[in-house]
Amino acid sequence: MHALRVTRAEDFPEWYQAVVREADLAELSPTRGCMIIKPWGMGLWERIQGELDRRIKESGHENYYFPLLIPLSFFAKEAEHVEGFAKEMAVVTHHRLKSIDGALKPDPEAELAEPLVIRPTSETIIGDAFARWIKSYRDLPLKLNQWANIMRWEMRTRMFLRTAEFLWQEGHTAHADEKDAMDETMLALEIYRSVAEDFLAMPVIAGEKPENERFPGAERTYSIEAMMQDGKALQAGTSHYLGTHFAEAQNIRYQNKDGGMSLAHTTSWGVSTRLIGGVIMTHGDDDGLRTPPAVAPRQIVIVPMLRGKPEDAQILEYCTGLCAALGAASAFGAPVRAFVDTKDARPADKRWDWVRRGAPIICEIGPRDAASGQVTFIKRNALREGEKIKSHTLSRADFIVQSTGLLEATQKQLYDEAKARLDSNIRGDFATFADIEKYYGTNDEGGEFRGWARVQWSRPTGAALEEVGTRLKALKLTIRNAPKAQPSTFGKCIFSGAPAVEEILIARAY
RNA sequence: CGGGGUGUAGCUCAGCCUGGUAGAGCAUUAGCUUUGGGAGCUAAGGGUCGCGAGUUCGAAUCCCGCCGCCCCGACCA
Repeated sequence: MHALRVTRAEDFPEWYQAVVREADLAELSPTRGCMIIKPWGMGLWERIQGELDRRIKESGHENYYFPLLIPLSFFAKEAEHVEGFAKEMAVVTHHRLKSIDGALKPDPEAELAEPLVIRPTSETIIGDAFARWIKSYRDLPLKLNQWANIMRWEMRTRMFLRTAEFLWQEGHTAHADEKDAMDETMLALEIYRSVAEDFLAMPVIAGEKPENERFPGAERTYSIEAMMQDGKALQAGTSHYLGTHFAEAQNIRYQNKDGGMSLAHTTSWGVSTRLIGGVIMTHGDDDGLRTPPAVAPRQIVIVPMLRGKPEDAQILEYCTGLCAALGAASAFGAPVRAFVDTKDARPADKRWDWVRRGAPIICEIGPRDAASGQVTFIKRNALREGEKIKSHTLSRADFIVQSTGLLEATQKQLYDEAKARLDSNIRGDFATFADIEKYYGTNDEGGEFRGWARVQWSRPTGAALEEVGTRLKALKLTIRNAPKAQPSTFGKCIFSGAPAVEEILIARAY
């Protein structure tokens, strides 16, 4: 008897929806495609924010805030950029409502002279500021970041993975030359890799996107790709070297040391609330989410087993004291986040609420524990032994001393588990495209697990690349990226038989 | 936007084919019992049956239109 009605094996998409709901992460809002993020989900995002914000600042960036609304004309400047986003922009056209025939409508007389676009990303409005702020090589590099909400009018939305409105961080920088900008692009990618792996316990493969998967307006796009438990890839973060495309379009120039004018080289990079979807599909199980301790808003939850009897007061006092003592311990370089759940609800129900949310350690303190100075607890990442819930007992003193180790070991176990799944499900033994077709092309109604393929190719461009894309699309596959770690010698291109120049990852993707 | 599914109580769903005053389980509330772990019994509260228009004496049920959600596709740094 699992805590969720649906198991991953039965129906992975349904299971995902169930975790989002049952772990109380978020729910759909009355606004189409937008979600209400609830405290446990928002707590995850706040932890991600805190960690990323620290690293972004440590690497020399400063936070700014640019407007939500961007003049429509700004998008007309970079041709590829507008083409990429035109189909999913929400546009503000009026500034006043009026009651017309009893219905509240935009006042026809209050139409804006120039429509405003709700930002789908901020390259254009930040580029405009760059053009004004950057005059001399002494102004470079200019490295900024902003935390913001974004709107993209998506055809099909999924909680956390693709919503019309989402929260993200977007870094934007300008540099004197390509080398400096490329160093920045790779620095951002490395921060994302590290946060995903070290903080979210979500192993990823960092690499460069092929030409046809680039950000509109980018010269080069890099991504980190994570493997979900259904074998699909999730693009969990991106970093773009924009070359001088936006500098040309928006006139971002500076006077160089020789007195001449040069175009700035810009970058942009971002991660979003989509990471939470990645955490769910990396660490979730049939009892709900398993939240990695480093990111868990509450790491140790204490459930007092109250029964409406005189000794309740004693149990509560014991729990409060335990909570305070745990708060004085530390894990991951910060005080342990412990919490006593005093909600007026049945203890067993509270236990299962925290199991579904995935609190890493859940203590259940009864009168006997309180009286004898013990702690009875369950470990969420290894909840069951067979079908049964596995419970542990330590003395209070031992539990407090070991809490750091328990949390850090849980983090490592979650990472190791996910890393083993990633490593063992990337196949590198496809000799021909026919082998790929045979593996991915068979009937997949049963939802059989298929991981990723690592193959070599000749990195075609233009029409030849499009043809590769079409062949892959027939199998519902896409090229994810060319991993940073490349072999020293190459064989033949799996698509054309020509000499290969690069190894790439192919997978189904979210 | 195209194809399929679906929408009935907070949740999961039955009822619809064959029209006749709205159901179950869980949850909620109250009482009693129970108490090392998702308790039992009894009782109660809770629904414009997604929205709108139609057929009919009568519509959750039949017809038409619209909307939301889920899946697949298209699309999607």
